[in-house]
Amino acid sequence: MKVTDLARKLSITPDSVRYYTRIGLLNPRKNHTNGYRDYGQRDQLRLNFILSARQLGFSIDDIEQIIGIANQGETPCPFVRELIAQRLAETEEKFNSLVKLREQMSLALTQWKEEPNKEPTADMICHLIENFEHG
Amino acid sequence: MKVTDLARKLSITPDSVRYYTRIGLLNPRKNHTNGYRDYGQRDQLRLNFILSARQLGFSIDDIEQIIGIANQGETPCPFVRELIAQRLAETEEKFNSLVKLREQMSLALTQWKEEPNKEPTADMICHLIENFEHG
DNA sequence: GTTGACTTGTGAGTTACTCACAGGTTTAGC
DNA sequence: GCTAAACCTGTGAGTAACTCACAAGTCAAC
Repeated sequence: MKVTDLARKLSITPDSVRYYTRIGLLNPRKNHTNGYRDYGQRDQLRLNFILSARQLGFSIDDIEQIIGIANQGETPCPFVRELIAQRLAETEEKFNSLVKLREQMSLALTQWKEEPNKEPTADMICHLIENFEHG
Repeated sequence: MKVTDLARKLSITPDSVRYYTRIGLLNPRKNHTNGYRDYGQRDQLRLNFILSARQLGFSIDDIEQIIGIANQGETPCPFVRELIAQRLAETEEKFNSLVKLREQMSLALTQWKEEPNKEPTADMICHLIENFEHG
């Protein structure tokens, strides 16, 4: 398979496939007659794994580590379990700050409906922002 | 004021103050006897504005544009109103994908409690990830 | 006068791609 | 057989908003 074929099969861009190849997560054979990469069944499975892991919130670095463990013949499952707990906790944190941000923003949007526009002064750029009463 | 003084006043790191200075959002005077930056009242107001805007989800680039408008003597308020509506919409989108991610992750955590660890094979790195039944 | 705690400007690292580029290859149509 | 379009290669750079590191200069306290 050429890069575009593999990309199409898994509904991603050829550039992403090239990226995973560049960083060594995919290891296609090289067609020596034309220099093209030749992706096989193994690469497709591997890419599928990568995409599943990404969907679950694992980072590229996580994925490299998981693969590294598996390559040594050990089960990566315990590591994967630990990791997802960590990543979930981080996601919860992000989630919480995003909730707060969203609240602030929509509060501002509401409050500002009652406010006029003002010209800037030496001490003030935008009174909306500067005088916003955050919760 | 020196960099650390200003940083301490607004509870951020000296490095952040240096960063805002480096990209031109702050313009301290230069003490020519020692080369140190000398931040004044104006810089403190400016930094306060920057931090307020960042808290409301504006990007550094947004802030530069807002300041640019104010520097031309025009009111940046209409622009600011448009911008926050846009940024809020983006935040909602991020929020929605984060909600989905969080669901997936905690679903995985739950499902995996029933699953054993497995050794990797030629076709499988981690069955937990590969066989995860996402919603 | 020495030590420790500052300061400067600048370069690089962070994440996971995405885009661009110069140059080589393949394919379809004529 | 020829040409143009559409592919492929490896690599460098761009993204956001800091954060860290470094070499070299300065200041404060003892």
